[in-house]
Amino acid sequence: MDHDGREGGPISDRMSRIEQMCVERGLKMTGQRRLIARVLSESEDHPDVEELYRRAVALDNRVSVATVYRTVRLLEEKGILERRDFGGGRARFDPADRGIHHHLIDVDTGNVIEFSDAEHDTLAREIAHRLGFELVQLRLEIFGRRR
Amino acid sequence: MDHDGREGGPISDRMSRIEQMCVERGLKMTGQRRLIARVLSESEDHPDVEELYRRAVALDNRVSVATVYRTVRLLEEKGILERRDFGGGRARFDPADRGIHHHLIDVDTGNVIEFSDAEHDTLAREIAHRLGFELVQLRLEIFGRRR
DNA sequence: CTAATTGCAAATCGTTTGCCATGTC
DNA sequence: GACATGGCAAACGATTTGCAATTAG
Repeated sequence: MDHDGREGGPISDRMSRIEQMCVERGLKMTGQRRLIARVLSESEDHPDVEELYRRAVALDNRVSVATVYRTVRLLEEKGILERRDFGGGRARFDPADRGIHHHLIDVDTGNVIEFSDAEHDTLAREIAHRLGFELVQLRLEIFGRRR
Repeated sequence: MDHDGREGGPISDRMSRIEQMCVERGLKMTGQRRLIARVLSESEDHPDVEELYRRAVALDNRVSVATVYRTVRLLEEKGILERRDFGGGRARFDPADRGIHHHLIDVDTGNVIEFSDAEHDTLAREIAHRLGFELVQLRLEIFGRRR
């Protein structure tokens, strides 16, 4: 039965997933933060700041890009977001509560396929340990050709 | 005219590894390109442009950063260098003729450790197969924190 | 009310580029 | 000599920041 930890109270009805995390970490919730949190919660991809800003403004134009930049950075520091770099010069963001996933790039078409593989992640963690490190982030890109 | 060819003999005495690759690809070899190629050949780490520039100037100050940027970009297009992104905002470079290896980046210091792991490569190949692809190239970057 | 947050525009940072001088093939 | 290449400084695109006005707690 997945009745997601909802019995706490009625607040969660209106609070987005990410907003909830913000509140848990004691962040002062302004209108723009709530907005950005909502946009993030509703996104299933890895938007960059420009894209987040676009989506946010579409819902409420009382935000500026600067605020999106500041918020995204704050949430990263709070461990709510993870900054990703898929190349292309802009940072992209990934809610930390999503699992680790990787990318397979079709070298012929340029298509990108997302996948995850627990066995791989475990192995990577082991490699890190072997080298004396605690795994913080993992980037695996497989370039392949359809067969 | 420069008298640098040693008839019959191994040119590689004077040419750096990277310079040789440049010549093979028909690049016009100027003094600054030769210099940068040498710096790259003698580097065992993954310097960024600023660092390459520093090392180059130390040997011969007749270079500018702009040229380092242009050269590094050119060599990348020619497949002599690979551009890497280890975070920190600056691109770092890796001669393409080094063996298959991956990177562990110390998130606190920015230090990069090279390693290879046959087990991992095998697993990656399997993952690619599982997704219907033939592995062409592999990029694994582990971001970790010393413990 | 107080301290944190926002918007705006100016400032940074890494990187690219236009223009003209210079050097290679 | 033709054409690629180098230097310089200005241009750029993404991100940050100073400051005054606004707002959450």
